[in-house]
Amino acid sequence: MDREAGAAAGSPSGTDPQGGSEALRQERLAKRDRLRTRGVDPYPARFDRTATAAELHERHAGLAPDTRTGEIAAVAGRIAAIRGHGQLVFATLQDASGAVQLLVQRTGLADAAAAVVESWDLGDWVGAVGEVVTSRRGELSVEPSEVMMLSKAVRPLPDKWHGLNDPDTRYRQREVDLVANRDTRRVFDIRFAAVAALRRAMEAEGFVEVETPILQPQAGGALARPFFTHANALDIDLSLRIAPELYLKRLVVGGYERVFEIGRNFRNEGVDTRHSPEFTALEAYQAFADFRDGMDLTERLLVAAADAATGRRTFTSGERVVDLTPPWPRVDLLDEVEALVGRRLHPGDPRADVAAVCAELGMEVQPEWGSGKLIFELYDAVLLPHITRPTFVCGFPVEVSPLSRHSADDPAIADRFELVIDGREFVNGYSELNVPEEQEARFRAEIAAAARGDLEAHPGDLAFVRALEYGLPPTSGIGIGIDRLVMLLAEVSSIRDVILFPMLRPEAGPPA
RNA sequence: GCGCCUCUAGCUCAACGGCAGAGCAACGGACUCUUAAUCCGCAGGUUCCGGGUUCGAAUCCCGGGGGGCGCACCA
Repeated sequence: MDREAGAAAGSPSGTDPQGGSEALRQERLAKRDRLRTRGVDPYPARFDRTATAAELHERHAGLAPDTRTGEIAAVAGRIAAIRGHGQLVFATLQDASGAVQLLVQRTGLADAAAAVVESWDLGDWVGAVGEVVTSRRGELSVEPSEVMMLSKAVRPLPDKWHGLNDPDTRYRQREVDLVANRDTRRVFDIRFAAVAALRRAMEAEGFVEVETPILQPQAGGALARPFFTHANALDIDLSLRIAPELYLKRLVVGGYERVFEIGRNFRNEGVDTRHSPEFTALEAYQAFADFRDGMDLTERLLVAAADAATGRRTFTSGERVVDLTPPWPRVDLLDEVEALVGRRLHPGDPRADVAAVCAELGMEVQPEWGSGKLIFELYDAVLLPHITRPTFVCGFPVEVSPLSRHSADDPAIADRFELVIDGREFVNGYSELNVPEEQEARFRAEIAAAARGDLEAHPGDLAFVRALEYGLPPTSGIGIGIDRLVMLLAEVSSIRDVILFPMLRPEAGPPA
């Protein structure tokens, strides 16, 4: 099969997978063939490494110049720089741990090894076995008596000094971005350290990690437009999940008292610096707890992630500084709205009154929005963007919280919170609605909204209601947006910078 | 979806209506202590694509494509 054929000709902006630099590629192919002619395999099966670059630096810190340690080490990595000096060649060998210099005395090598060194290009994976020494300038080095080509790179890497800047290429060829740009690796190291820390923290809290369907007959658990696909075997259309929520709660019904899932959700909506069609969320449900416990858990989890991934608790976002030091303030949404508009609004107020307040603030409102939705939109558009420090906003209208338990004091208010940081929603959580007939009634209201044309109304889910009829214990649920968390921790402004392979248009589009 | 910006050598960028260039990488050469090595030499282009204006277009105009940012929608 020829994966590249379809994208060969006329590719835009120099990202042609066939490579526009055929001459450079041919040059390296020729070097590779010369190695084969000499009986050297440019793609051998394995290499016995005995030390990483970091281990050598750790073991031999502070050696005087021109020291011979007597230690023989076998190192492997990518050639990041070559400095030829006639019969003496310096190369910077980069591995996952760092870099170490190779100090190659070509005169001391066998012919075959000398030919291998001769064939080295930037980007090649090589192995070297030799004594650990320091150069006259004091640089820790391996002086190889034996060298191997481990994988010949036949395509040139980007400029070793300026790196790779073109965002298109960085996202399409992330592997090249990772090699060329140190900071890219830093961001993803933070991401994976944060996710690992969240898993550890959840495990320590007694949660079981589970997996629930991504292909679902009916996407639920959030208000969003799904992607659709088709299962040939059953000849049915399926949605990609927009949230794992309903399945996770069914597991709590089944007796898993503390469950969580870290996984991809898919929403067929806008793409911008804050939104990706596929994004990662952590959802967690704990029995016998309410939304206040959810806030406590949220605080512990995010602090654990920040500590493990960065060792810091303050982060900059543009001009702003965000301090994650707990505890975080907990405020009431209706109180905040009152402080903003100068009068107390309530979801039970006549719609016209609330709409008038929104109009005064210059908001565009939809005719089908009720008072609760209007108050929520007011919060979302006017209040939330100005909240910088981590803040739990509590008490959302039931109208916009179809899966949340209502407050004991006020049937129009849900026992729900959002954690807002730097003007963005990071976490959503609530006391889960566990009264089956009430859930069914909420679904009916959503179905009615859908009938009025609301594309994001929550679909009714009879299987979920049936599950509730077997009894969902009192339960607290939270959902954490992992991508946004990583953006904060890594201090980057675009969600694409924290997703390894963000969704892009295909490289070679259909003929115009 | 709308607006603004952007696309030039493998990479990073100049040239902005008048000969398409530099640095790095490559290639040939010198060099046994460099580390963005240095020095000498040499080569490398569908200026994203298609039209148009012009004596002349990388440059101006129109259309298309990719990407970025902002707005809208959303988390």
